[in-house]
Amino acid sequence: MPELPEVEVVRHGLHPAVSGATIDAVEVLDERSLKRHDGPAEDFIERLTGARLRGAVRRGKFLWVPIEPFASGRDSATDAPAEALVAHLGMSGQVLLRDPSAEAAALTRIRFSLTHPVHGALRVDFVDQRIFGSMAVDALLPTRDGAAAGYGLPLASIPSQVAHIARDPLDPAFDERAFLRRLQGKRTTVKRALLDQTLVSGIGNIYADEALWAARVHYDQPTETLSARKARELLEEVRIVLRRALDEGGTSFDAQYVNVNGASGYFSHSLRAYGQQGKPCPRCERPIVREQFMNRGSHFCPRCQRIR
DNA sequence: CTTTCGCCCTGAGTGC
DNA sequence: TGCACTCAGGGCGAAA
Repeated sequence: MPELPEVEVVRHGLHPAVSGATIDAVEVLDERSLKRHDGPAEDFIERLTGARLRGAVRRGKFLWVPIEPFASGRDSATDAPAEALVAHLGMSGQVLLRDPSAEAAALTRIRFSLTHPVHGALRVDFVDQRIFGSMAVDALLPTRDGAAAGYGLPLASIPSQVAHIARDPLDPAFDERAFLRRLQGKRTTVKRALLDQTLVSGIGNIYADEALWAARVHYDQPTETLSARKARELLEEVRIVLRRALDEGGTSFDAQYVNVNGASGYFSHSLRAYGQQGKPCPRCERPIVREQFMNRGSHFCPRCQRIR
């Protein structure tokens, strides 16, 4: 459920807390939350304990924290990080920045004890009810295009397990022409394409439905029948929807408590289609319909959004 | 190679 | 009150 705007809220809150901080201790309470990590929990803990962190970066729905290279005897200031702590929130993941004395939240899977040069002792809890999310320590590889890998730090290196994820449509290095060309060449339907993170990242079920509604496109429209003009319009509506959610997320952000959680964090007051089944379409008043599609709900206006 | 499908997972909510 | 059942769906590996 956390999509680009929600993950960015987490990144934004995590960034100042981890920049320059050192990990003193790692506690893995549930090893299932390490399914992305290549190795046992002991390896995860060993790689992170004593590590100094540089900041928080995001591409699409993936978040990572580059680890400063250990002093090599050479000029370490010019050394680029070789590894990062990677996080994906999955369906229900949260990253909670807590006071060290606070009690652990329910469903906490991984806990980090940090020392920050300015803020002092901090605790970061990874909470995840459904365990679709996970963390990992992963190698950083150079980006293919040489541009910054994501939003947050000007580092042109990306975790190996994120390398196949496309840039998101708000990324300055997002290649719009390549996206439109690949979209046109696909033999699938338009919502599937929007949810394909190797084509464009950051969009999940909620913002896909919202952007499709705004662009008046039916979710099951075959991509090859989508005009170039309509495809550009749809991409622009994706950007508008994501930016609006980012703005709203930014206003409710509390620096002491980084939280992404279900409906409350989902800017529900501004949703036009998602979860609005039975309610009148804000454009034409015809009731919004919900259909099963790809094992998830698709919400749309049967009058405004037709397959053509 | 491209596209689709099934699985992972569990607390909250609902109905009887 | 308590139990059984349903629901939410992102990403990935395997199948088609």
